[in-house]
Amino acid sequence: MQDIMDVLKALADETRLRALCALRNGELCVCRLVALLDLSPSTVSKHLSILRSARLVESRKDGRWIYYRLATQFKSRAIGKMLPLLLADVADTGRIREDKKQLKKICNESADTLCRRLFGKP
Amino acid sequence: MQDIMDVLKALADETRLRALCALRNGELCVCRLVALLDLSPSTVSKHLSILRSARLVESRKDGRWIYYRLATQFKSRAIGKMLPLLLADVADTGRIREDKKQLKKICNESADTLCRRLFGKP
DNA sequence: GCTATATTTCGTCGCTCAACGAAATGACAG
DNA sequence: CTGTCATTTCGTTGAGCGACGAAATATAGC
Repeated sequence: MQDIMDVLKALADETRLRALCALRNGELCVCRLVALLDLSPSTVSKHLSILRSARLVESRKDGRWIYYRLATQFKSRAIGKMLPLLLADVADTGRIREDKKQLKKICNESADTLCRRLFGKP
Repeated sequence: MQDIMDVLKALADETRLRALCALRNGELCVCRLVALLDLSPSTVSKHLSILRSARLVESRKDGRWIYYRLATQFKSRAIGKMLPLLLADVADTGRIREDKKQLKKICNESADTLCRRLFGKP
């Protein structure tokens, strides 16, 4: 029961749903998610750790960057069936469509210049 | 998006999940849910109103009693597909199995005597 | 070894929400 | 119509959570 509750609580937040939707097209490093969600890095990191605890996302480290992707194995069979249904449903909303446009721009920029823009001193 | 968020937030609470599972076998009046969940009537009523706002349950009035049942039409197609999967999954947990046993006892008692036991003065 | 940079951890603040009891509502029984 | 009883509404309280900035951690390049 606790496992399922962790998943449901993780899903019950708009920011985390947006992050999950963004990951549907493939892995993203944290800085791109920060740019997309327009929140402080620490806040985004916390959201990702909640999604990770619920085993909805996985991460891999590559040099200075950490890439997050949707998980492929879940805490229960039902979650694996529910998640694509849910994300497809959510993806069909104005907010996520905007995110998709925004994400294209963000992915055109290299991670380097993106981070410089996000954290760099003027 | 708000519709889906309402549903997910409604699902992200163990008490409400227990209530939904209890309703899988058919409608129940509030007093039986109060007995099952072992919470104050006002608290249970609030939970039910949240489930109702999310259109996960419907209610009908019959005399002094109000019966709640699982909804059959949902805010989105995906929710209708997800909910049975989720509830079947949740039903396979110790907590809900206990609830099922308890619910049998509660349903053997008539609503009248049950309410008298719950609210009656000694 | 330094320094710069990407991400996480920690501490704090404000807000949401679940719980309760008391009071209000609505329906039946006499 | 009056009292009783099932349910909801209201107001309050305490716990959990999302936001941030500052500090800590870890990696790359010089």
